[in-house]
Amino acid sequence: MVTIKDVAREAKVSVATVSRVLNDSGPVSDDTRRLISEVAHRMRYVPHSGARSLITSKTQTLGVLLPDLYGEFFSEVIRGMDNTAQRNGFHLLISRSYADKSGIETAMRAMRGRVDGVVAMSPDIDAESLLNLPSTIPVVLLCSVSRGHEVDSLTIQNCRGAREMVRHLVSLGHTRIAIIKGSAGNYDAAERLRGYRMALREAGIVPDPPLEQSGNFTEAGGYAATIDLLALRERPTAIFAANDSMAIGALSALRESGVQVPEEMAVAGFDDIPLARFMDPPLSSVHVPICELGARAVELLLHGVTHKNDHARRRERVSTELVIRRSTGAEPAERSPPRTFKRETVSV
Amino acid sequence: MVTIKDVAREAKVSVATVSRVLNDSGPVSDDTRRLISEVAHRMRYVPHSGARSLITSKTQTLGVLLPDLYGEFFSEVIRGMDNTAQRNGFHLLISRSYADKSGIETAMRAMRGRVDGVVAMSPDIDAESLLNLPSTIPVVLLCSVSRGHEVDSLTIQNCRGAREMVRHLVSLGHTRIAIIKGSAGNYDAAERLRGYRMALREAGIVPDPPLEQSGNFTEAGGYAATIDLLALRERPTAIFAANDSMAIGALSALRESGVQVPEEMAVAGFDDIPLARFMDPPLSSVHVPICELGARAVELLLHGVTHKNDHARRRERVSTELVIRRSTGAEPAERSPPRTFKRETVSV
DNA sequence: TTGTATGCGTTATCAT
DNA sequence: ATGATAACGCATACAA
Repeated sequence: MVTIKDVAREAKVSVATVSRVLNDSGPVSDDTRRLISEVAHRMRYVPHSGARSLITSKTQTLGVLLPDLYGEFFSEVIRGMDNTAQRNGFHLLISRSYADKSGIETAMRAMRGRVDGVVAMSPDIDAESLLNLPSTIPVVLLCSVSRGHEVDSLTIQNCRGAREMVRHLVSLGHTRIAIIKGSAGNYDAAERLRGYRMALREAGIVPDPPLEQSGNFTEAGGYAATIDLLALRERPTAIFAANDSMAIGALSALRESGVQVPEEMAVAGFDDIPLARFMDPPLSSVHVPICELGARAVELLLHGVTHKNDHARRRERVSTELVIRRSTGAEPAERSPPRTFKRETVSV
Repeated sequence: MVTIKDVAREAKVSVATVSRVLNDSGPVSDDTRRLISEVAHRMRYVPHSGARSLITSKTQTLGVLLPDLYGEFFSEVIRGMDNTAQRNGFHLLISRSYADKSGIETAMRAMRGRVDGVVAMSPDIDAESLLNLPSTIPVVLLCSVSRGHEVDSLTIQNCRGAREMVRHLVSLGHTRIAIIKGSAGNYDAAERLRGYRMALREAGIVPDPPLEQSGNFTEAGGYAATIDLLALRERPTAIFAANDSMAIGALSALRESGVQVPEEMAVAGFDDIPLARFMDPPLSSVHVPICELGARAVELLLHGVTHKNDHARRRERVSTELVIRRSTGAEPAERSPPRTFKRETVSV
């Protein structure tokens, strides 16, 4: 591998001068500048980023710690992160932490010296291990509970979004509204459940335990939960799934069981992944700007990196938006609810 | 930040000894070993990976260069890569290259010194820029044309998979079979188109140019292409989409147009993303082991990394499998085709 | 068993 | 305008 020394020797100058033209730092005569540029290019010299970051103590790299996410949420959030990172000259070092909590710690340790900051997503409510991390390095917590931690955090307006969707279902006349919950111990899942219960309480609907089905954020989980719901003596008339993947599984189960959507059963999801509008029927959902979520997380982190983290702790919350499509059906015959939400049809 | 020097001073030993216990290299007395471990832990010492890799010339990191992929393909292939990498103690440095070809070169340059090898996905057929990369570093080309390049490569059996699917449609009695093509200039897209044409020719079906619609691997693209197909004087009776996302868009367009699937129109996709089986009707597709694809790419790369690339060039091809669900309908009434393929129903 | 010293490739601080 | 040299944090050959 050709190093800066080789270039210096070939150009008959010192490494200092080579470094100066490469980084455009300090004065160099036009002649030597041209010469060195030419030699470096001819020798196909590429600076060794590792060595450079050792002395500058800047890696131009951000670490990303994610749980084992599936589907479009993962790709979208990474897209947002990478866009913003790349625009600011940063790279992304991605690590899917193991399920166990020690995994995230070892991952954090391994990132020492290779990243300037970390975006960590640790949705397990009881994963307090993050607290022990040497926060000498800027950290942004994403979609995670962060009580007490002195780090920036970014979350989704889960509770409010869920509450609005359930409220909408109530406004359509539904009183038996089921929920397919997210993974146990998951922060987003807990918040969405909270919004669901809040809306029911506000509507004066007494909660029915069997209507709260367990799920795990996967299509298969939504499918299974729906089968269970259909087996109930008193079926619900609406299903609110805590994310779109489960809602899609629910649609599949209902179709197989010959239950008409939305006539016999209204279905709503959460996230509004790009696929939602292409479902049959198109899926009503709570829109989450996933890409922007990733982008904003990196923005926050970059701020912490450039300002050496000497700012007041930030807690931001990205807002959601109700997107009503056909899977929740029309308003009840007797009355027209106010339409403050976005109504959308497929258009490409 | 606490360094190895700090630990050494605190433990009243030399840095060499500290290094020895940390890496378990060389002989150390049990007493000093215990002492140093205790001190290092107490001081929350974490080795600086950057400095370490400078001297060992090993970064324990693999670079991943991807185009701007969407949806489940991206997340699945990353999952496979990260699983295998992590199992071997490696990290993933991910970069989405810009569309332009110079982007991939700058990305490669930026990775110098921070990775031990690179998995590059450069599906643009005319992106010969990869050829110019300083291949002093091991490279595995993924889903890319690689004629002439002296690097390992891993591709999908696109042609064979497409051919089998179209052959299946032919066996069902279809003669007017449309294709929604992938992105222009894309290697996978070109190969799948080749398989499509091959199957038609083998069946003695004369190709009809309007039946070859352009697409871009997105749901919206599949939707638009299908609208165009439905406007044809002579409609096709089957649509083969070059990937599942487009097939999903096609299903959506057909549904809106009131065209029954599979009765009036058979639909098939490619990739068999996890969602495919939850479509309405469940989508027939050509199964691609996406996760394994990523895993295998990393395996090949790790081989190159540990063996310093001194092996004969490898070109591997992961095989596909026909997965027939309801979207392609039943066999024609007059005759029963041999069922050599996998038939599957939703089971969770 | 332990310590000293060198070097990895680069930038930064002095000189000149 | 240019060069010599000290760091950066660590691993390792060699000495003790």
